[in-house]
Amino acid sequence: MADRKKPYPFDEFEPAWQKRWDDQKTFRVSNPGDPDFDASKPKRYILDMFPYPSGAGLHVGHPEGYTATDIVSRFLRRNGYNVLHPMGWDSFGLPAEQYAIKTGQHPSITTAANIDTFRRQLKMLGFSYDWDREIATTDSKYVRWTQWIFLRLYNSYYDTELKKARPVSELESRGWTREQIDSVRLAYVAEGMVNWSPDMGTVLANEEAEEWRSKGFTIERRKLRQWMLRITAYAERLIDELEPLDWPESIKLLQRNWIGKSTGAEVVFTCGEHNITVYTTRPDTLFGATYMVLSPEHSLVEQITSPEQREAVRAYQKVCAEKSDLERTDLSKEKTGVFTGAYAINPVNGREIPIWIADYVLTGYGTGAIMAVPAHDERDYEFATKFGLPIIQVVQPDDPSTPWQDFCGYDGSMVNSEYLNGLPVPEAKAMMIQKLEEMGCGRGKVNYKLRDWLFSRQRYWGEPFPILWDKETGLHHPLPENELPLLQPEMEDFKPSGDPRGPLVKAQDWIHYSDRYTRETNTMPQWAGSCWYYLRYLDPHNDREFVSPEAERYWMGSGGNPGGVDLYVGGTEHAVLHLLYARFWHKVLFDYGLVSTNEPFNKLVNQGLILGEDGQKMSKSRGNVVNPDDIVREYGADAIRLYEMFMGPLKEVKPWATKGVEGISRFLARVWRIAMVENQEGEWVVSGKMTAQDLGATPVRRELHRTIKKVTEDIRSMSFNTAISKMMECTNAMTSAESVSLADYVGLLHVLNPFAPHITEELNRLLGEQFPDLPKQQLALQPWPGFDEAFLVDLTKEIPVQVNGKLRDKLQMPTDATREQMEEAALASPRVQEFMAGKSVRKVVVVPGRLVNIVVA
RNA sequence: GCCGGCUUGGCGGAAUUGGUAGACGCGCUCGACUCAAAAUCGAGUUCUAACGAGUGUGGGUUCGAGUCCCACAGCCGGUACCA
Repeated sequence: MADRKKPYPFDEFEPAWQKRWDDQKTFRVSNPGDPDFDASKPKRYILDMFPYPSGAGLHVGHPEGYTATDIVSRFLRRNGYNVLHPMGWDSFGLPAEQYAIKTGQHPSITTAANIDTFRRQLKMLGFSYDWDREIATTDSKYVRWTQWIFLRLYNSYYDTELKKARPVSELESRGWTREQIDSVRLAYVAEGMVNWSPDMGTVLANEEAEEWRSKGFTIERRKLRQWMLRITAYAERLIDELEPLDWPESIKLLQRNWIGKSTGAEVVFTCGEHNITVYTTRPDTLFGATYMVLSPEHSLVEQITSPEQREAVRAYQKVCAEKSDLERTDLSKEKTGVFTGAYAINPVNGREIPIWIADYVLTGYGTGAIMAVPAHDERDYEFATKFGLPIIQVVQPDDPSTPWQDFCGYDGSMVNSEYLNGLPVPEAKAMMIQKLEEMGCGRGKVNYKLRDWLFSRQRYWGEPFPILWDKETGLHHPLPENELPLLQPEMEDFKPSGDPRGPLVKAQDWIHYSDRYTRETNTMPQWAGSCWYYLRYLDPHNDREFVSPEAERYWMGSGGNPGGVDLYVGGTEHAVLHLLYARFWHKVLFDYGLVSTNEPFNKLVNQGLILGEDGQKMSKSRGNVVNPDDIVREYGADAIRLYEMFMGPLKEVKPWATKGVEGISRFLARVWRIAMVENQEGEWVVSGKMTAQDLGATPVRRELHRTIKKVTEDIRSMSFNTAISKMMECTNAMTSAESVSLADYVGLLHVLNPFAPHITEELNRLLGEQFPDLPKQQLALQPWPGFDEAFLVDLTKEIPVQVNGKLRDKLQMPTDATREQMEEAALASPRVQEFMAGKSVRKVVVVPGRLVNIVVA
C-alpha cells in the first residue's frame, strides 16, 4: 500500500509517548510499605483476563476489553484512586507443546517469543499497565506458588460442619487412618471414566471435552486413575456466594445451571436382600411409581437380573458401552431399555414394581437409579408408553384444562396417594420426606450436577505435580515445600506415546527421586495458573509468600470499598470454566485466611465478540481476520482504541468496519487541526485559532461543560460509545467556531485523554510550548476536570406541541415557563389551531420543561 | 426440547428510562477549493411525488409506547435425558 501522508503525525508521537511512559514508569503503582505509597488514597483493582500468548499475536478482540479497562483505570487515577492495573501471560498451553512436537523447538522458546510479540503489541496500543508487575504462569517463580497452592489443597479436607477447608493434620490427630484421610482430601487420586484424547495423548476435564471435540480432536471415555480436585465440596457455596456479586445475570445463571442444584430425596427400595436407593426431586409422587430404572452400569444389575433375562441385559449393556457420546445424547433418539426380570418393593405401599435398565438413566448423577413416575415425568412417560408399563395419576393439575398425563408442574394437588391426597404438591413433598425419614427408608437430599474437577493432564508443558510415590507402600506424599518449584525435566522428545502416564515417564532420571520414591508424571491443566494470577499481581516479586498479607489486604480487602477485584473484563467463553475454578481456589484460600474476601471478582463485565467485516466470526479459514498491527500502522493506536469503543456498547457483539476506523481517524485529525496548522514548510505549528483569552460563556464553553458531564457519567457506566459521540459534537462545535479559548480546548483534551492518550498528551505538550501558563504536567497525572452547572442550564428550550399525541408544532419557550404559560402558548399556536379546528378541547397535558399534548375530539 | 439474549434508516448504533424516534459515525448526493484528483470544508440524507406512514408481527394499557403488559415469529449464544 502506498504510504499516504498521515492526517496527523501519530506515527511520530505515539511511539515517543509510549517510550516516555515506559522509561519513566508513569503508571507504576506502589504497594503498602513502599516509600512512595500514598495510604490516604482509596484503591481500585481493574483487571483484564490475561491472554494466552499464541503464535498468531494479538487479535482485535483483545484491545476491546483492554481499552475499556484502560479508560476506566486512567479515569480513576485522575479521580484520586490508587489503581492496580496489571497484565501478564497465561503461557502454559497446548499449542506451544504441539508446535514443539512438530518443530523440535522447545516450548519455552516459542512461549518467550510469543510473549515478546504480545508485550510489544500491547505497548504499541498505549495501555497504562504497571509493567513492573508483569507475570507469566510459566515462570519458575510463579510455578513455585501454583504448586504451593496445590499442596494446600492436597493437605486439606472440607469440614462439612464448619463449611470450610481445614488441614488434614487435624484428622490425623483425631486418629483417622491414612486411607480415610486420602478419601477426603481436596486433591485426591481416583479411578474413573474420563475423557481421553488419543490425538492429544491426554485426559481432559468434563468442561473442556466438548470444546476440543469441536476443534476436531477425538475424545473417548476411558477408565483411568487421575488426580481430582474436590470442587463438589464447595458446590453449595459456589451457588450461594454468587448471589450478591455484581455480575451479568446471564453469567450467574450459566454458573448456577452448571452447578445444577436440585432438592429432593433418596428413597430406599428393597429387592430381595438388596437395597436399591433412588434419587428423586419428586418424593410426593412416590405412589405413582410404577417401575424402576437402573443405569446400565449400575453395580446391582448383575446380582438382581433373573436368569431368563440375563442374556438380554448383557447384550444391552454391551450396546450402551460401545455407544459414542454423540449417539447417547442424540436428541431424536428413541428410549431404549431392557427388563431385568427383578422386582422392587415400594416402601410406602409395599407394591411390587418391575426393575428395568435404560441408558436414559445416567450413572454419574444421583444414585444411578430412579423410580419412574410416568404420569408426571416426560421421559418416564415416553418410556412407559413405548414398553406398555402402567401409568398412575397422582397429581391433579390446578388448571382443569391441563391433561394430567405427563403433567410435570408443581401447581396441583395429590390424588391416589393415601395420606397425601388433597395436599398441594410442595406440602406433599415436605410431608413425604418427613414420612420417609420416620420410616427409616429415605431422607431429604440435595444433589448437584457439578462433578469433581479432573485436574491431571498427560502433557509436558504444564506444572508437574509436587507429589512423590512411595514404591513400597504405593502411597503418595507431598514434595517438601523447600523443593519447590519442581520444573519439568529438559527433554528432547515429549511426543505423546499413548502411555496414559504422559510424556514425563520418558525422563527416567527425573522420575527417580530416591531409591524409595518416584515422581508423579502428570502435569496440571492450563487452568491452574489462571486460578490465582490476579493474586500474584498484588505482590509479584515476593519470594517468601505467594502474596504478602499487607498487599492482599489493601488491594483485595473491603475497607469500606467493594472488596476483591473491582472490575474484571473478559469474554463470555470463560463463564463456567475459569470463573468457576478461580472462585473455588479463592474460597479455599479464604478459608485459611490467606485472602480477605470469599469471592475474587466483585464486578464482572463481558465484552461482546468482534465479528469480521462480513458479519461472521473472525477465523483464518474465512480470511476475515483483522490484524491490529495493520490498523495501528495505517491509522494509529488512538484510532483503533477509539474505534473499538465507538463501535457500539462494550457488551454487544458487533462487526468490524475498517471504514469506521477511517471516520474515527478523521475525528482525531479534526481535534488536531483545531489547534494545529501546517505552515509553508509543511510543519505543524499552533494555529491562530487558539487564544489564551477567556471568551466567556460561549456556545463552545457550554458544549464543553455538557461534554465533561456526559463523558464523566458515561465512563462510570462504561457507555464509551456515547461518550465518544458527545466528544465528537464538542469537536464539531470547536471546529466551526471562529476562535477557541485555550482553556476550553484543553478541557476537551482532558476528557479525551483516557480514550486517546497519545494525541491528547502531544497536543497538550505542544500548546505548553506556545502558552507558558499552561500546566506542563501530563494530562494523565492531572486531576479529572469538573463541570460548572452554570454552563449547563439553557434559558429557553424548544417545546414540542402535540395534538392527540401527534407532533404539530415546536415552540421556543423559557425553560422555567409555568404550566399555564405553556398551555396558553400551545393553544395560541396557529399550526396547532389548524388541527383543532371544529373540535373541542377535552384535556391539555402539560409536562413542564418537556411538552404539551392537546387532546381534542 | 429447555434456559438466556437480541430484533430501530442502505450500515454500526442513539433516545434524559413512558414525553420531539433516528444523536454520533459510516455510506451516499450536491456544492466550495483544484487544471484535475485526493485530502479538507460546507449543505443534505428513515420511507413517500404527496396525504401520510414508521422502531420484527399481531393485540392491549395510556393524553402519549422503541420503552410497560399479552401472544407470536426470526436470529444469536448456552445446554443436552441431571430424575
